[in-house]
Amino acid sequence: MSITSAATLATLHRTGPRRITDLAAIEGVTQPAMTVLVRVMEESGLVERRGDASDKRVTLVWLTEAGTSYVQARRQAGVDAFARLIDGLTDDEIEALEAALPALAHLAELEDQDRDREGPQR
Amino acid sequence: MSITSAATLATLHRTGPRRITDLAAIEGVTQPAMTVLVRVMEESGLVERRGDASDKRVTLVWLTEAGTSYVQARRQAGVDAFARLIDGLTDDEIEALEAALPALAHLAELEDQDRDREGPQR
DNA sequence: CGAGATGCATAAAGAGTTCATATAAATCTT
DNA sequence: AAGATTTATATGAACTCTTTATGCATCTCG
Repeated sequence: MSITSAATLATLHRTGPRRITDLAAIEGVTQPAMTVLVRVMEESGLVERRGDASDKRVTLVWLTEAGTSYVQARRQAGVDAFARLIDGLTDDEIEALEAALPALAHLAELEDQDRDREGPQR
Repeated sequence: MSITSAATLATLHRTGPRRITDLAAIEGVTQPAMTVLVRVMEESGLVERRGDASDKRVTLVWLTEAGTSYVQARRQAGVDAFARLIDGLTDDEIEALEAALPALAHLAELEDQDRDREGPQR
């Protein structure tokens, strides 16, 4: 399972069914790359393709039950691993980290804006 | 320039000349991959190969002037980008982040230990 | 209705990787 | 000290994931 595959599944889980072109743009790969990737994930039973009634050119990609389970399991594993790490900190450290959460969120937001500004050029 | 290349240059800059096998282990790729990568970086003038007097099987990889400049420029660019991000925070947020630095360092250390325990098995 | 734009698929090619294996040099064994 | 084994690197084939170029079907707009 490639990184891009995992990210795409997570996007589908987070935002619902999507067309190929959207997924390619979101994950930062070309459309042909996403087409191939979706085919592989379909063969693995993680997603389904369905046509879009209002535009017959469009392929909508849906997460299957298996795909949903995969995303959830992976997410849970990540949460657990992170929780174990946090558990290794001292109480003071945990408190300091908690106090810094708004700053970290703000940093993430600022970086998103940065990417929006620089991304299209690259 | 691949991610592994950049990481390898940074390692050479941080720890000095290294043999191919060491670099492969540090960067988590196979030895043949590192051999190819070093050849490409040599052709780009970023590193030099030199034999090891005490063991004629060994190829020591040295950072060239150009390689050093590259690493420094890249590092500076990263530092600048991060500084710009930080500059977008409020004073309170910066203070909170500063207070959390020991916790973050501790987290990084714990994760290193995790990788040491799980890495060899995978 | 026709021209151009849009969405997806496919094929070819390139980058970066692993696995299997070869070669040379060092180290161990007896 | 000779032979056997291990170690360091190189090479070749194959695989994965990617991009570019391009084709086809469908939509949109004048």
